[in-house]
Amino acid sequence: MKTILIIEDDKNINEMLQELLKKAGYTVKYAYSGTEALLIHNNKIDLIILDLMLPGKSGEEIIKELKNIKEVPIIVTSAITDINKKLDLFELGADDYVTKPFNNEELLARIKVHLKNSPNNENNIIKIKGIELNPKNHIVLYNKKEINLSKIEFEILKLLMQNSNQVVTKSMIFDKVWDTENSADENTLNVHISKIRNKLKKANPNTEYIETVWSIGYKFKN
Amino acid sequence: MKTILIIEDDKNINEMLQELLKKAGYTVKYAYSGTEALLIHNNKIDLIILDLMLPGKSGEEIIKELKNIKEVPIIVTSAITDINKKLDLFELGADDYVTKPFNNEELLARIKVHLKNSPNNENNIIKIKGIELNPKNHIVLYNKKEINLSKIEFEILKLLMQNSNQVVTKSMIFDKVWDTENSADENTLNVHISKIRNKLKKANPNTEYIETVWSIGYKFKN
DNA sequence: TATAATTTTTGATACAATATTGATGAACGG
DNA sequence: CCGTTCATCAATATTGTATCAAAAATTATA
Repeated sequence: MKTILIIEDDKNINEMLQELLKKAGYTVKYAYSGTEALLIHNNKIDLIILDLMLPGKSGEEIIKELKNIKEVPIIVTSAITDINKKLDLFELGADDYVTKPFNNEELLARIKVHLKNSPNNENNIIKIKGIELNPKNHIVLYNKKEINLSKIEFEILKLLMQNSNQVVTKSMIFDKVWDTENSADENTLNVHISKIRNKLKKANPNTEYIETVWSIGYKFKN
Repeated sequence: MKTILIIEDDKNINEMLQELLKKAGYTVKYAYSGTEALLIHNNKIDLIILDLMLPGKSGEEIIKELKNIKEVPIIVTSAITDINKKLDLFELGADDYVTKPFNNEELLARIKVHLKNSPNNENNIIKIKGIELNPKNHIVLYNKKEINLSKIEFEILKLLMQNSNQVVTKSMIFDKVWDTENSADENTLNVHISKIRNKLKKANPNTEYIETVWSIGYKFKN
């Protein structure tokens, strides 16, 4: 599930937002100041709701620093209707601007829009149909049990899972997994796929994960 | 450069928008009604600005039909501030809602946001009458459900959809899909067309997609 | 309406792409 | 220096797909 970071100094509004978002099924983190938010903001955050009138640093500064940590959609909420202020914020990278007081449902709708269109981070843990792949430490799990993959096998599976439900062409795999033009035989790839499939099947015999797309490539089914 | 379609019945506002967007460097198309817009909207459009108070069809209907032609960001502009109306529109797939009168610069900023995050940014997905073809990863969808095509079938359908509403001659298909001049029997193509039709019909029995143009070729109807 | 021309469909077959297995040697760690 | 793991490749098995021929259906045309 998606994680949303609330940055809002008004205690009442902050708590109201927490409840609203939790009810809507999101994981919620919250901060009461910009500086606090900078400490919390990490790879797990998918979207930020930022109130402008914060103690300490200005909203503009905060946006810049937040975007610097990780590129996620930022929805600014504010009582300010000054158009120049608004434009500055868009310029800095804000993705939406909602004037207070706002309607809760509208906020949820706007969150949905921006989450839908947001490109997801490559370093995130990917979990699909029980298979959990951690790009950072080269670990693949099923039911918390480790599936042992070789380096090449891991790279291929990562590529497939990062593009799940899309066809990953063979040439794409060769490009990403093997160095320069000294890439392997056609069949070498088939062998690796075969081995990955066997290991996944051993971990979970009931599910097909990797689909062959004839004469094009492979696809990790969602 | 990006192309934006303006749908607005008020002549003054329509022309003002045209000028604004041209100055900002966009290619502009415009329509004064929803039905007119449906005729204009095609694969070249990257974003739509839609006024709600249109003569004829309701804004809701228009959004649905526009999205069905091609999935692009839609920014709704309207004088209506009714929250339920707003929520309906988001539900239908609107990506933003700007209340009239709006600030020009803010509109430009919002356009920028939605163009940046649009998934079509990289992929030139073709969507016609519900059939969605992604040239990059060899996927064809109807109602988000995949239609499985072989390589040659895919190439033929791509060619037809890229030239939708135009006759694609048989020799053109042979040239593009088969390599050298040792291309296949006349009938081989017919067989492929037959198979494509069957698969499309299975996905959506109610619509004819590929039309035969006697003794010349085929046409993907728009 | 009859006939010719063209397209559609079906099924058989050959071919091409993929899967699998086992052998070989390189790389790695103890 | 030995044992283990791994990538690669070759040989074989398997499966998906393209193709063609022939028959059925449709459309044009005389």
